Amino acid sequence: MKGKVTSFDVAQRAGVSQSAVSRVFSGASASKATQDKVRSAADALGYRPNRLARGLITGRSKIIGLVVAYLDNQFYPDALERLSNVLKEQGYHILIFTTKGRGEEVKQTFDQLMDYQVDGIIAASVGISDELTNRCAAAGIPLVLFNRGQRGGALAQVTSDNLQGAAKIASFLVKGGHRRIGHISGWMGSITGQDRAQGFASGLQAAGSELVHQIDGMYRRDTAAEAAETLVSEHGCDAIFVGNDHMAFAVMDHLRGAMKISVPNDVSIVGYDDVSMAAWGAYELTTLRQPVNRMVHATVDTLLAMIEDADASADQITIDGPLVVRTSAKVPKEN
Amino acid sequence: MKGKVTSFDVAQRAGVSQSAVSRVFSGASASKATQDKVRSAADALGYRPNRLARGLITGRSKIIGLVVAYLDNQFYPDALERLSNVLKEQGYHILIFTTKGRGEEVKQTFDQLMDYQVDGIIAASVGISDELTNRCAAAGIPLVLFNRGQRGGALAQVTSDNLQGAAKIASFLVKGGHRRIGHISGWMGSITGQDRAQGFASGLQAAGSELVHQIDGMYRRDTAAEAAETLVSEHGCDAIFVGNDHMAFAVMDHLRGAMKISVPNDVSIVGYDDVSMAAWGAYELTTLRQPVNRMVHATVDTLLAMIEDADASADQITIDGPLVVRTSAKVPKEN
DNA sequence: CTCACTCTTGCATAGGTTTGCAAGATTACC
DNA sequence: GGTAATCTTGCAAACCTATGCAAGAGTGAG
Repeated sequence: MKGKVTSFDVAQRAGVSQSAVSRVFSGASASKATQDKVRSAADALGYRPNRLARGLITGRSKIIGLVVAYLDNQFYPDALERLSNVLKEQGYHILIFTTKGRGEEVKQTFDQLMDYQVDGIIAASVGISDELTNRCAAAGIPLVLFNRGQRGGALAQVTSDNLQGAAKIASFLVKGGHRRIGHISGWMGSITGQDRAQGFASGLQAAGSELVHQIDGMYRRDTAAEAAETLVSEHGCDAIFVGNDHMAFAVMDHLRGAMKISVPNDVSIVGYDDVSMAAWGAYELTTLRQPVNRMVHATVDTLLAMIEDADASADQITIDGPLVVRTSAKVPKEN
Repeated sequence: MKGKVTSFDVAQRAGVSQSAVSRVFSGASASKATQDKVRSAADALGYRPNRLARGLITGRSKIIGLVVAYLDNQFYPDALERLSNVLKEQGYHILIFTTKGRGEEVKQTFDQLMDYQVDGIIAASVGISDELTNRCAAAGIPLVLFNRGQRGGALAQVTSDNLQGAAKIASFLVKGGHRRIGHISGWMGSITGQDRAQGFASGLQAAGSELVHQIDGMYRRDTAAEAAETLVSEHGCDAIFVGNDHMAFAVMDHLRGAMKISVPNDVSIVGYDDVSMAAWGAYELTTLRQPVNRMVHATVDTLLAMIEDADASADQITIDGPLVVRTSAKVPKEN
């Protein structure tokens, strides 16, 4: 009862060849009779096919590598859980890698991913160098970027419509009667950060206003809080669009706590993501919802398509999301 | 450049046998000369050993299965990230499974884990039936429970000292001058929930007080919020110990928001976990810290010990944590 | 009953690595 | 320089499954 039970063992017990049991479990053709014999023998012995061995010969490990940078931003655990569930339905499972680094560490991570012969990779908000994308392409491993774009790349990616979304926020804030509007951006080294900043600036212009000042929040709470203080104290901002909810919470904490400033009476705050915490009573954050479910499904769909068909086109999908109005920002009087 | 490059390819290029290249990559003995030849050939070809094949023959996949129930409770993403990092240092990686269910779903999850030939399993706060533990034992797969105990089991587990911790909280609240103290427990189907409840009750007695009322919060925000309302409105509680931070936030939101009750002036709230959010300005939650780092290291250490040595003893480790005093509960005047 | 045709099934090989074994190469020592 | 001891190295088997191939079993028609 110690050693693993193999397809050979159940073949022996069922009085058939090893190929027969393989065929039964891989869904190939087999007569009803052998099906039954094999199944009952397998049940008796507690046999289950060894995925490693199967992967070795089929060239499909049924493992998807997920590399994620910011697990403290609730958006990502949430996405992770949904990705896991959707992939599970398709018979895939997630090998997870976390990495803060941007350069060498990411490269090592990819090395390790490829060691495990993953069938595909999802990179959630992590920077991928051209060298890495080439390596993946050379190895024939599909890669899709989740919630992170790549300029002019032919890379598959799914993001929300950051320009459009940020523009919606701009329009909302202007209509809300704010005069001095600032922006704490996501890390400007990321396309996501850039796009939201750009969409916001042009949105303000389109609404006849302009951006007073912008500071890079680096996706970090402390940096964002500091930035908020600067925007309010030095630039007299009465509204701030913060590049994601995670930073927006820090901003609200800092304004209300250390600075004794009322949100939204003195300063309006708008975030981006609509993580579940945004609905919590302590924040009631007005924010642009990223439709996680649709993003996850789109990601899995394109990734699996690329796995099935090696030269499927690398889709670049952007998904539109609604502005969720709560109480952290003044609401325009009329529509 | 299409097909994978194998150890055989690099052997050919280096002018040695395939075994030679295997030996240099698996760290077995090899002369300096062949080491060099093999390494440079491998670099030129971009060779890396196939972990699936390696796992097939060594019987070690270097994969650890992690199954986790509550990813929306920040404690777990945090633990996940740390587990991932610590395991990575030891050459292991995490195949992740999320499951809400308690019965059949957990079983299927374990089936799938075993299909992947994981070297060990970490179950974070999920209920494991005896049947499953037996299956693991039969398959020779070590299992350790993280942040979740098991009554009278011989199972490896690492938890914080829930009885002691809850008792500390009891003492703190009594010293704080509270008269009517209630408890919103974690799910009473979990040992964790039971232990904290019990530790709290006996802690109150030891301090010359008693528990006014207790309600099962089920680890859910909505249930906890409802419970808080009952405790305050119907039982006149002036202090509540909430079974974990995740629920405590909901309680604070509900008291302050819907019920217009001041925390801590009217009601003191204490949580358990000390997730990073507990330090945020919106909550400043007084809570008992679970030392995640030490718990994670203990978990990995015991798990790896069990993997190395099949009949290593299944340690049951409980780790003590400090009470972190913030502002969500009245602080005793003197010491 | 025979023939042609389709289903099933077993044999044997492949997939990429590790490892015991034995032979060859090297070292050490006298 | 000779012998014993130690290193290196290649050969081949093993890990567990999937699958092409060919032979056998079954089916239907004439």
